[in-house]
Amino acid sequence: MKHSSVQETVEFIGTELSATLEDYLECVAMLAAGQRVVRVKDIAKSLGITMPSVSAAIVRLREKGLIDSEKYGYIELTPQGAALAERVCRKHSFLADFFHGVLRMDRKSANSEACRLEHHLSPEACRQIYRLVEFHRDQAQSETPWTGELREILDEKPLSELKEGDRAVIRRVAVEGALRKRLVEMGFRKGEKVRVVRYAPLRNPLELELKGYHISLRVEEARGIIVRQVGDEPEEE
Amino acid sequence: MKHSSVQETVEFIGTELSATLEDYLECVAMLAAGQRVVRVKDIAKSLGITMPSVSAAIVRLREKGLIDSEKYGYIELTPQGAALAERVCRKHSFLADFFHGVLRMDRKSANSEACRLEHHLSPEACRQIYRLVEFHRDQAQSETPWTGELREILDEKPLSELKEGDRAVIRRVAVEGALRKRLVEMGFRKGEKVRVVRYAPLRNPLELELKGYHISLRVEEARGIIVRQVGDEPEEE
DNA sequence: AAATAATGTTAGAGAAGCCTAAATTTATGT
DNA sequence: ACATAAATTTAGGCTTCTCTAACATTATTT
Repeated sequence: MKHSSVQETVEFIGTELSATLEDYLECVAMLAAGQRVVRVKDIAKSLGITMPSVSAAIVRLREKGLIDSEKYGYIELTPQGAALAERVCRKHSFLADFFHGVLRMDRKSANSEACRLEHHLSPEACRQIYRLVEFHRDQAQSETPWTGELREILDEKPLSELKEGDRAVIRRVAVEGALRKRLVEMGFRKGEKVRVVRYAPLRNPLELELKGYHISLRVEEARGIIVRQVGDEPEEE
Repeated sequence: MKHSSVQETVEFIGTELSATLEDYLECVAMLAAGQRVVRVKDIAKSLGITMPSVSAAIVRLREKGLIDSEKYGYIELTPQGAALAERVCRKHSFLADFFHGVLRMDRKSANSEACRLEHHLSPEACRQIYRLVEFHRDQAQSETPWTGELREILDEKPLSELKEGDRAVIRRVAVEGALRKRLVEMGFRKGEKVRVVRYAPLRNPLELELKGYHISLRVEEARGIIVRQVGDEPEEE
């Protein structure tokens, strides 16, 4: 067991960044890691923001001594900027681990979740989540019973939330009465495998494959069928 | 034949609120629950914001049809406002449960954490956290291994983070070399009980009680002593 | 080496939210 | 009842962050 890495040696001076500026900083760091040079255009594209806005943000970051750049030139992080960005990135990355690894959201959602949350978490909450993630990883490796149990719970979702092409195993039909009976008669039973063939243009109805047959279902009906998605890709949920 | 039973009754129209407005709405709901009438002054005090700002926010909420109020009069939620507020409150409350119950932060921190996060969590993330909280509660009742083990990990904190009057049990001394030797010789050993008597004006040094003796320690030194806080109050961490 | 394209910056405006100071309205005390 | 106190709103200003349009610079093409 290791518990050395979380040493928060942070000497917080006065660098309180707004959520927005933190985003810019993180973005610059990410881009810098992947390319030789970072330019306004890259940031703008990556954040989905216009270049003038980026320009302005860069000025603000430069005033805070976090970024070093010349007019019309490349953008670089100062040592302080890099240090801060690294902290933000670490936060982002284990938050993403939390959402993906522990909460079993797909990588993309987990990432965007982390993006939005990272600016609002207190250091203490960060630490606790970090520990939870580590604990979970340790436990998952040794395949303790509760990991599986938890996973089963977390992986449940209504059939209506799958995307086109997704495959899943039915866990239960969570409605009662006539509709339940109808669904069960159609073959929606626990353990059965199902695949989403495609959604109609307005997302309703959706076409499914079940036991080799194609079936159309209204989204409202599909909502009552609780499934466990079966991963196609190794990395995906 | 009708099968409307599955209908998710929430028909999200276009009520996308900013984080700030969500806060106001939630605040109004909370106050309304605890008092007969809600007034600008109450909101201002509760959110730590000046009355003119509240006034302006109320106008914005009224324009969105979430609040009903007359000039210089009381403030009430419309049915839609109440519905939305209730959703926000539910989110808040299980998030607080997550931070307090699962992550073992004290109630107050857990609450403020929930406050800041609730506006930025996607519905999916909410759902997963909700499930995790429920799972945790189930497990905690039957005292399964993971609850206890996880709790031990989550409850660890450096001695330097305790507040005056807090009591704790030492879990380990997480430094090496001469300092470690010195601390151990002073009596800081695993299982020993310790109490924070008080901090000096500048938070350094801090005065401790250990085995009936009073000891002064520099904060930097105390950081190396990992303890598990012992709750005084039933509700506290 | 121009002319053109791509990239970056300035200028100006607008929305959200916050503030203080100055009315205005409602409540309260004698 | 009327003067004062309290609560509320209005007015006006500030900051952050965004945008579009116009201008400036650098890069590329011919």
